[in-house]
Amino acid sequence: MKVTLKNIAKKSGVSIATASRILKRTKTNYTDKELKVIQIAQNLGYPYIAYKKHSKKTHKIAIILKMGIGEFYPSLLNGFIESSYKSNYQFSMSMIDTNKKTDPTDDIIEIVNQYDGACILITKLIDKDYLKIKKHTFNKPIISIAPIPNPIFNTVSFDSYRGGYLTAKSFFENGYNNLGLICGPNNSTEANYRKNGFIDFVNTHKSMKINWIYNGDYSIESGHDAYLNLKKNNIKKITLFSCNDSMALGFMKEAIEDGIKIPQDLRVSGYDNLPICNNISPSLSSINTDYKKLGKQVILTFDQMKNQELSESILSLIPIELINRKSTSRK
Amino acid sequence: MKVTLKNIAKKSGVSIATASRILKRTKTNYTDKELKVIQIAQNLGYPYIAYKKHSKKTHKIAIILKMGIGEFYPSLLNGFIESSYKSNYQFSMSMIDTNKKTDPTDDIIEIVNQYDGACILITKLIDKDYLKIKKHTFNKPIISIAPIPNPIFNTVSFDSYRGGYLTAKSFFENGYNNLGLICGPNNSTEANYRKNGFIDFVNTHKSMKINWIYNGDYSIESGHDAYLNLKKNNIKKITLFSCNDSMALGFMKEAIEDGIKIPQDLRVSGYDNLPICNNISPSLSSINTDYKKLGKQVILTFDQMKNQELSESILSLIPIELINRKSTSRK
DNA sequence: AAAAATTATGAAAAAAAATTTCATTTAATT
DNA sequence: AATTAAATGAAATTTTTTTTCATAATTTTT
Repeated sequence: MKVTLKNIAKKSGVSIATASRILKRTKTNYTDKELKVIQIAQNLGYPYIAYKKHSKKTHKIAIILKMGIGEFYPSLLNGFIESSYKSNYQFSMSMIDTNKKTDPTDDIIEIVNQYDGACILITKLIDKDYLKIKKHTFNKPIISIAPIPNPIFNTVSFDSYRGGYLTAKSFFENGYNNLGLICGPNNSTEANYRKNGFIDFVNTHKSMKINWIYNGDYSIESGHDAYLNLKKNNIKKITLFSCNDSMALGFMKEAIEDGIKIPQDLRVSGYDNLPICNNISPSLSSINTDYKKLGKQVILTFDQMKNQELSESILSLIPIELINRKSTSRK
Repeated sequence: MKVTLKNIAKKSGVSIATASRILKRTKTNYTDKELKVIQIAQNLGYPYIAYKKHSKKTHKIAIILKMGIGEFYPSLLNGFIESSYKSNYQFSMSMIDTNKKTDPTDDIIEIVNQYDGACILITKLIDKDYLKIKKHTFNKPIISIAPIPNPIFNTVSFDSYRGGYLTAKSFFENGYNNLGLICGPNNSTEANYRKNGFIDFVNTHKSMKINWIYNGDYSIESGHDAYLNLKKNNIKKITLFSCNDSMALGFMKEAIEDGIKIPQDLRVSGYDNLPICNNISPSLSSINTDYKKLGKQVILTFDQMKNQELSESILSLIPIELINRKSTSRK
């Protein structure tokens, strides 16, 4: 039911005229009576409260992510918030449980409709889901930050292919030719890009060879399992590319506890450059993704979307960089 | 300026009557014309759009944190979201940059006013700040999840004193009597509770002695520095309580790279039980804080606040538990 | 302490906004 | 092509908000 001044006046014991006057005023000092009226108006959900209209952040954007733990999430949100300084954009983070029995798109739609736009990073979604979201959010500006093969929304993402490629290139330059690969979930387009970039470089260099591949799922546990598998196959003196840091960390823990010396016996490079990479021993080489750059491109893209009536869904790829650390050093 | 059907009708090229009809309808299938009207209404900020009123989540709560990186943030948000299943509460996370020159309370106030309530975890704030926030958010329900000595808001937090206490107790039971302490920032009440719980237990047990104290700031770097300081003082065979995991991790990295064996030469226990604790070598003993329990108590407290006109600010402390791992094992 | 000025208030009038009625047009069905 | 159903806009009606105006309460000035 619609909230009117009449409701507010009755509940707060003042006349309609007084309620009207209090709620349209924009001063910052309030008497107890005024405060009471404003609070009641707020609680009932009355829309026209003058003080509310002061925010400089005219674009409130939800960053919608799959529920999960790890350093990745705050790094991402941090980058976005840093990129939003002095802009009209305000970012906040919401998490979706994709393991519930209910359709996650319903949750996403509900969140998007509370904001002026959204950035979505849910790798599980397929074309149909994106179309449903688009429809039920009334063409609110939405940017995907997970690459999908056939993008429905504008997409801003990191150049994951290049990440895998650069890792292989660095291995080549160091003369590491006996190679292994710990893949991410194969239904994640991004994980596949990382893998493909690596494989494609290796395939164009005769001296290099991938002698072991393990299919992980981005979890630390699958990193553990990867090591056990490597050991079972009795593979030694190999240089590994793990498609994310978590798996690399899980792998390294298991290997170190088994007496393996890194990088002397075995070398590992990761992907994501989590803060922990630089704070374990040995430090972990990784692909650094600059979330501030990502956030800036997202804002640019939102601005572009305002001006265009209908647009093709553009894919913008942000460059990445390889950080070499001890886990892949020569000794 | 107030948005009316007149504005919307003009901009979308329909009559006022049609605009009215489209916007009060709640069906889910829309023609292009209907979509256009809804979108325009949305963009202009028209408040009465029927489809918007369907959400079950009637309490949209902002979790407001200090900007930062690390695993702590997603763990917290995850716990809150898990605790909100089947409730009327929806949590999302916003981050505040407390290092900017502008007053962080202004940013906080702006965010709180966008939501139905907020949980604030900003350790830098003082009484005056809390009072300002309270005033400018018109008594919206706010819960602090950082303990402050003289709470303005209802506070739900972990029993940090007990965390320090339990750590010392465990050391005692293991016969570890040569003790050290890496403190957190001394302007953080919570860090002080952790420390005090530890010290108070030690002081009531004659056999135990704290022989080295280092003042850190919760950062990984201060963990590095702590080790360098310990080494400079030529202290050996000590058992340490680090007031958070990050410092413990920084300490351990530096120690391991210096050839120290943990737990053989030196033992460390942390605080926060970050996921990484179990995924490094040696695994790190730590105090586990259950964010789902915290979230549940927060929801209970919000519900209580609805029913009471004015209340004293209650401090609820959630129990914690010590997880012993390899970093403090006997050998 | 009394008088004057200012401010706050509610009832009612006026204005504005939203909804409904009704006649007409457009689209769909027979 | 005829009939029925749905959609639309102008105008009427209803609802909501704002303003006017008289009065009461409060503050300031004398």
